[in-house]
Amino acid sequence: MGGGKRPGGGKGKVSGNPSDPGGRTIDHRTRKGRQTPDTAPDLSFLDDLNPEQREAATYTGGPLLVLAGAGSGKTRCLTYRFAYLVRCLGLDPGDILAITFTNKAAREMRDRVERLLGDGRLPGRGDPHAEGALWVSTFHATCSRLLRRDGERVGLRSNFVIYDASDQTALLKEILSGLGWEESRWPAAGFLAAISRAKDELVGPEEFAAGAADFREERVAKVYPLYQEALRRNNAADFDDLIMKTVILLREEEAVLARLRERFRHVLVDEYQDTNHAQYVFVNLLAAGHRNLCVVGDDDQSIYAWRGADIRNVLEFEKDYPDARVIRLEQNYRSTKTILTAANAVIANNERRTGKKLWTENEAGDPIVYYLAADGAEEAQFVVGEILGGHGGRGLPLRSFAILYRTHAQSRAFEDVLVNKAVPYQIIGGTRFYERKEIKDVLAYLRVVHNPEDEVALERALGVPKRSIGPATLARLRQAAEAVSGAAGAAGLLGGIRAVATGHVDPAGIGPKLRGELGRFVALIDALAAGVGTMPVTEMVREVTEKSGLVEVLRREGTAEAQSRIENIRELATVAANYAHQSDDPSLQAFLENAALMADIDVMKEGDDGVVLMTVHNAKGLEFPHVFVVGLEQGLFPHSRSLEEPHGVEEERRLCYVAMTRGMRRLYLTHARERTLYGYTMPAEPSAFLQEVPEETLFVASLLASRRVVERDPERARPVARTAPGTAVHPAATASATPRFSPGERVIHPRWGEGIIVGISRSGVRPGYAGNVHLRVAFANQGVQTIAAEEVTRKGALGV
DNA sequence: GCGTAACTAGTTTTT
DNA sequence: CTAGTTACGC
Repeated sequence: MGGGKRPGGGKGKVSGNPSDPGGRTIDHRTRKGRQTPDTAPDLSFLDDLNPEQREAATYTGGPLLVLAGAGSGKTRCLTYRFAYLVRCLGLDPGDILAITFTNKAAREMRDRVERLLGDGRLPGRGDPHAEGALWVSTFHATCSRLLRRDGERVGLRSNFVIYDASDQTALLKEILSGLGWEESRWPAAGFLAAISRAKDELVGPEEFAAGAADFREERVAKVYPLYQEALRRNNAADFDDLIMKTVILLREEEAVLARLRERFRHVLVDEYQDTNHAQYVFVNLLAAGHRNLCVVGDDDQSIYAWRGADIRNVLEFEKDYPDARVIRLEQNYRSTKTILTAANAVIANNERRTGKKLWTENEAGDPIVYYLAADGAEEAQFVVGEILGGHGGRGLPLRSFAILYRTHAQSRAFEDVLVNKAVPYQIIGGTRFYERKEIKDVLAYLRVVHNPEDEVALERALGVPKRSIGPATLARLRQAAEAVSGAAGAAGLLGGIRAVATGHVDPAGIGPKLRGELGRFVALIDALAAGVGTMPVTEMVREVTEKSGLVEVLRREGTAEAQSRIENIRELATVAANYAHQSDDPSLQAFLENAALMADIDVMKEGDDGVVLMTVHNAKGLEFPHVFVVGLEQGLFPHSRSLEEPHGVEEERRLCYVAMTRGMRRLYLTHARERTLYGYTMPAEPSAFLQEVPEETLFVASLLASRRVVERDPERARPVARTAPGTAVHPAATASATPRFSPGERVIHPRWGEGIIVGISRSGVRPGYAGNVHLRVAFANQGVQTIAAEEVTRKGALGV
């Protein structure tokens, strides 16, 4: 794609721009009173940037690839570039298309641009569809916005809805059962994954069918068009459709493409290494005219290959654009020298990379704290102990600590300890708020109100709370729908329900009681529909929760779980209120879209103090003073599934690199000797990545020495320096004072006699003091007791 | 059609 | 282990 034929675009030269070697042109239109500055623009704000950043922010000579290492001020660079284009080249902010990876990043960028430009310079407060509104958002939000306007041509009316994973599954299951295929033999998830992958590659149903190579693919080829058709009927798009349909639109509608190319004088893309083929084509289509494409990425941080991200988009940018300018940002402003040394050493083991080495002027800082725990629970205890030491002992805010893990399942052990010690925390991910059953139930009503064709939502809403509507009744309602649609045009399932409720149609098998129920249902929907545009969304949420009976049913249930569901529903009303308050567009449509496109990370609270827990994937783009990377074990991190894939381990290593480079001041790397997963406890090997961390950067804080890391050369595993006395176990204390115990060892207690150590933990750790060691010891007659290590002696020690 | 019991399977990462 | 699905009896 890419390479537009249009050379340079040129109309006139820009003078007074030192970093414009290409002599590129700015043929900006001047709109709405915004003028090209006649006097030399004030460039002093660029003084905040280092030379490379400055170059990246101001180069306008054509395609630009910025290889921005972790913590190299990438966001700052993009923001300044945006400001530069507006302030110095006189572009209208609405002429710039900026794409970020998450809504949070978009918001941040918007805020920062706003600050740089000063108040009132940015449009977009009010109607986001207005001319001149800002275009800073995610791929999905951008495409959605384009499709709302011009989607008719690809089968989407402007009130289309976005289906999430569970909606997709519900829809596909219906299709599968319609085909009579056994769900157990042909799970919906498999089809959805295949279809999603195809869409990432812009492969539509026909093309897929043509290329189907084996039995499985032929099955997919059969389902794919039916699925697309069903989406169209429901006036719905799934995540991948948002991108694919936009590309189709741009390819097929020249006028639309021309208009957008004309409009977006400059295109900026963040996290370019995580774009998939469809996104790549989208970006390059738009940029092909003016060729003012600036992409920013880091091949070492590409961690989304599993969802179609193609690292080649970065690696081959220079092939796509032979005249591309490449700028590397390698100075890191985030981490200590020690953290960077370790992270560089790990990532150096990857082969597929452009090759880049971060450096910093920051201090060497503390060594990396390495800890081997007895098991997952003890790992959590250590981590929380360290956090409490830093929080209580040194007054560090809790939110300066982040616990990063490979899989969500690992969060539980940490939550247990945090709850137990009453430490506030916030966990990002897991089941998202908007994907919770009760939330989706409420939203289903609102979705029907917004788009009556959304039958996935309609069926869901019909079923909650229970209204005695099963497959049989549903079939009858469908029949009724067909009966009326013959007479009065396409009425859809909702039309059928309305006909039955009003007695227009009276199918056998639907009694008066059910009819009344349906009447109330339709009345609720209609009342809400009448309020669209006037009634605030919060009000609608309240209406649904009260009139539908959802909350009533939960209240009668009376269990703790039901109670928490009610609270979640209440929270939804609050969320809606906040949304209306903050958003440019308080409409129902915008609210629903927001709910569909919202990522977990987007709702991270900045204000509250609390330890932050999340997966490494979620941590991308963030930084924390103190970072714990936990569960560094073979099979967990790197994950077992990755070991089978060709470039799997390299991606895991990048993930590890991302995790390590989140740390600003102190990094902890932990693993456990054994790990309990779905009920089974298994011995766990240390992660291969641990061995790639240079030993001289490590401080070993565990009672249990890791064979791999320590026994290799115990002397060198000692700390290099401790510039700031921290929360970790003090070297001197570990080295001398504490006799090392390990599970399985026999010990003697003065009163209870001989026992076996089954667990070890530590508390009260503070600088200069290793803390108290607690042992869990199984005694013959006392059962398992927790006792201070001082109370026992090792059997065989001291000649006993 | 609903509720309970029993069972199962599936467990990476997410816009 | 546990959440989510299925089978069965009412």
